[in-house]
Amino acid sequence: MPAPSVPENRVPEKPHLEGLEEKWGARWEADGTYRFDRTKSRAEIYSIDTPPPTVSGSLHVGHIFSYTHTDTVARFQRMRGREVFYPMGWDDNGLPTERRVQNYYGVRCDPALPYVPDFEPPAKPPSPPLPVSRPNFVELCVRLTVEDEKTFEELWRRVGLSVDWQMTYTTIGPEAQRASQRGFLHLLAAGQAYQKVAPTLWDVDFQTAIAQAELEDREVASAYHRIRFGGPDGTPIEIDTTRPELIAACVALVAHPDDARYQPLFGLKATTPLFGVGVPIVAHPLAEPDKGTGVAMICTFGDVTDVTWWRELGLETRTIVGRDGRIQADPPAGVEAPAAWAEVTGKKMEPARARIVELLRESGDLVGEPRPITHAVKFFEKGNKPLEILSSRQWFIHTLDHQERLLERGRELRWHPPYMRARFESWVTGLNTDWLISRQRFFGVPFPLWYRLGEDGSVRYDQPLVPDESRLPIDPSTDVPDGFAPDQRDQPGGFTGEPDVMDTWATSSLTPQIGGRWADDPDLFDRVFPMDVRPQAHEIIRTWLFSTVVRSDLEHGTLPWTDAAISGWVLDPDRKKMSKSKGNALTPIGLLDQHGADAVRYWAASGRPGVDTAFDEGQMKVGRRLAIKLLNASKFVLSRLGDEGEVTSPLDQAMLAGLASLVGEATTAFEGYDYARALERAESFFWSFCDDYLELVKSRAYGGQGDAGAASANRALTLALSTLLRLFAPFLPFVTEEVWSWWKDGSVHRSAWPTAGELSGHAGGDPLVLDVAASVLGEVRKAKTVAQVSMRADVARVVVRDTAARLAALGAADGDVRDAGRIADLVTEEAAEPSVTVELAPA
RNA sequence: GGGCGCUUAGCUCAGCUGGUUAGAGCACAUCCCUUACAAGGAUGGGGUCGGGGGUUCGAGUCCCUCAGCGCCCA
Repeated sequence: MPAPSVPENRVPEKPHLEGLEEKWGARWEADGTYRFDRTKSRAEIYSIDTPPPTVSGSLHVGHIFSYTHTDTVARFQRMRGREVFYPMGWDDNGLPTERRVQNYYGVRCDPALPYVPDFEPPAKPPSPPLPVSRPNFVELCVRLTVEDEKTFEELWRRVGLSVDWQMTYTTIGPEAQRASQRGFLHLLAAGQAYQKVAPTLWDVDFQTAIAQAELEDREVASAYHRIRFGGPDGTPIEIDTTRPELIAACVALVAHPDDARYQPLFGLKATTPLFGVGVPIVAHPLAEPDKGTGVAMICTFGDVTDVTWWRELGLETRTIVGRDGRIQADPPAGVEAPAAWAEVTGKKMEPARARIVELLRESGDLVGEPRPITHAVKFFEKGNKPLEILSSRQWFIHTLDHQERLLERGRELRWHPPYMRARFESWVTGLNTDWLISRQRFFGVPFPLWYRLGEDGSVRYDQPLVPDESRLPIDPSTDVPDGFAPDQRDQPGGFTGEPDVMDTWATSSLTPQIGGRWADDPDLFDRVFPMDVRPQAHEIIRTWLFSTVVRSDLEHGTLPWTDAAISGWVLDPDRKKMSKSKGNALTPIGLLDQHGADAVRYWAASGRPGVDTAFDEGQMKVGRRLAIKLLNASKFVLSRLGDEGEVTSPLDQAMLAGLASLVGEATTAFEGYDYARALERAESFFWSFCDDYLELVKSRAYGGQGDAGAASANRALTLALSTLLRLFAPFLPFVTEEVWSWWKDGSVHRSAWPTAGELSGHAGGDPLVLDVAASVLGEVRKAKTVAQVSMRADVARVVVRDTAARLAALGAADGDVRDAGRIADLVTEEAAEPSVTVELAPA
C-alpha cells in the first residue's frame, strides 16, 4: 500500500487568502523562482519584449490589465518548460518626464545656463519657475524617475508579475543610451538616417518638432474669411481662408488646372492685401474648385497642403511665424508695408488674426463677415495649441522607401487577435513623411554627433563627426570628438555638439535590443533575439510596434519577434476609455487591497486579447470567490488520509476524461495567446467539479463503499487537484502556490504544465457517466428545494426513465448517486421520454 | 471618405470550424447552517441572439443589406 500522499498537518484548519501575497511575493524573490537562466539556448528560451511603462504617468487599472495578460502567458510558457526571459523596463526619458519635473520642482530648463554642482531644488515649487541648466535639469529628471520607478515596481510585485527583477532596464540608463546611439550610428553609416532642412510640424508650446505618429486631429471652432486680393487686371480676386493672419506669408494663389474661371489668370500675378506683395497665380490639382471661391492662398506654411504645393510648384518661402509661435520681428522678403507689419509683429496667432481682420475690414478687403465653421486641425497629441509648420533642420530615418517591405513584415508577424494587423497596414500605407526622430528638448538620448565649425564660425552640418562605438554613450555637449581639444568647442575652426536629443520612440523602438543587452552582452542577445512576443496595447501600434519593426528590419533584417499580443483598453461603465480623473478614485493598490491580487488578475484575464473591457469590480468579487473555492475544495481533497489506488470507478474515470479534454483545450488556447479562453474553460470545469463530482464522490471517498472505491476516489481527486492547480496557476499565482505548498515540494510555477497524457492511464472512462449522474443528482436537489427541505433530507425512491445507454451510464455510478442524494431506492426504466421522479421520505 | 471591431437575459460577457429545448456570472426571488466552503450552498423566473433578406434538411454561428456604437486611417 502506498503511503498517504498528503501530510495532514500542512493543510490549515481554516484556509484564507489574507497574507498570501506578502508570503509568496517574498518567497519567490528569495528562491529566485522567476530568475532567468542565461545558460539556456535560444530554442529553450521564451523571450518577452515587455512594454516599459511611462513612469512619469500615473498608475491606473489599465496597467494591471494588460500586464496581467502578459504574465499569464509568461507563466504558461515557463510551466511548459521554456526558460522565460521576462525583464521589466521603465520608460523614463522624454517629454512626459520633463513636464512632470517642471511641475513637481517648479523649474524650467535653460540650456544657456552653466551647470551648478550640488544643486538642490527649492523646497516648494516657485512661481515663476526657476531656470536651471540642462545638466541640472536632467539630474532632476533622473532623481524623480527613480522614485516613480519604485512605485511601479511595488505595484508589479503586488500583482505578482513573474518578471526577473535583476534584468530591469530604463530607457535613459547608460545601456539604453549605448544601444540607442549605436543603432543611430549604424543607420547613419548605412544611409538610413539623414538630416535635412524641411518644413516640419512644430509645437509652439513645447518648441519642438514632432512626428507624424504623434499627430492627432481635433475638431475646433474656426471661421472662413473671404478676402480680396488685387487681380492682374485690376479686378479683385476673392479667396476664402481660415488663417488670414498668414497673408504676409502668402507666396501664391492656386486654383484647379481645369477651372475655367481662373485659367486666364494662370501665370499672372496678384497682390496681397495690406502687405502689397505680388504673388503668382498657379494651377494645381489639389485645389478644390467647389470649395469657397475655388481659389486659395498658399502660405509658408498654413497646413500640410501648403507644403505640398510649395514643394511641387517650387514656390518662394516667406516665413513669418517664429519657433515660439509668435509673428517674428522681421518681415519676410517682399513685404513693403512696414506699418501693417508693425501691427502684428510679436503677436501670437489669435491676436494677430484678430488684428489682421480689423485691418482688412478697414481697408475694405474683407468681403462680408467671417462665417463660423468647425474643422479638424492637427495637434500634437500631448499639446494644447494647433501645430504650426516651420522650416527647420531635423534628423529623419527612412521609412517611405521601405513601405512595401514593412507591409511584408506585418504579414510575417503573427497578430493576436489577427484583425489588429489592419491597423499596422493602414498606418504604413498612409505614411507621408519619413520618421522624424530629432527633438529640440533636453531629457532624452543625445545624438552622438558633433559638427565641424568653419573658419567663419558657421556650422558644417555636412561634416558630422562621429565617435568610435567604444566611446558610447557620449554626450556631445560635454564630450569632445576625437582629434579635438575641449577649448575648440564652439570656436571657429573647432567643433560644436549636436544640440538635439532623440525622440523617446527612437530609443524605445529598441526595447528588444536594450532588454537583451545588444550593445553590452552579445552572448545574451543571441540567446533571446529575435524575441517571441511583443505584448502591447492597440493604441500604440502606429508608434511603438511600427517603430520597433522598422529598427529591427534596418538593423538585423528580421522581425523583432514572431508574435504580437495586443491588449485592449479598460473602459469605464460609460464605455469610454478609463480616464485618469475617473480612475483616481480607484487606485490600483486600493483595488488590490480590497479584492486581492488573484481576484484582480482574474478580472484582467477575463478580458480577451485585443478587446476593450469594462472595468468591473463584480468580476473581481467573482475571482475572489473562485480563489476561496480553490482553498476549500483543496482542503477537502487533501484533508482525508485515505490511501490511493487504481482509478477503477467509472465515475472517477469519467471525470478524468473530461479533465483530460479540458487540459487539451486550455493548452491550445494558451498556445494561441487566448489566455481568457483557457481561464474560462478551467473555471467552468472547476465549478462543475465542485458542484457535482465532489458531491457524488464524497461518500465513497470517506470509505462508504469500501477500500477499493475509496482508493479510486482518492487517486482521482488528487490527480484532478494537481491538474487544476496547475491550470489555474498562471491566473491565480498566489492561491495556487499556497495550496501546492500544502502537499508538494517546490513551486507550482516551476512545475510542469499538465498534459492529457499524464491523465490518459486513468481516464479511459465514458464522460456520459458523470453527465447522467450529475443530472439525476440535480433532479433530486430540485425536488428537495421545491419541498423546502434540507439537502440532507432522505429520499425514499427515485425513478429514472431514459434510453438504455444513459441508464447503463447511470448504473455505473449507482452507488455514488444513491449516497449523494441519500436515496433509498433508485429505479431505472427504459423509456422514450426521459424523466426523473423523486419521492421524498416522510419527515 | 476608406477600413476594422462590436450589437446575445436588467448588467458584464461566453458561444471555436453551422447540428438536439441558446449558456455563465452579477443582480433578482424562494429555500437550506450538509462532516471543503454561510464573505457559503440549492433551485428558479428572465432572451423573437440589433432590423430585413438569402444559402441550407438545419443559422446566434455563413452571405448580402440597413441601422446604432466604438476605434483605426485619410
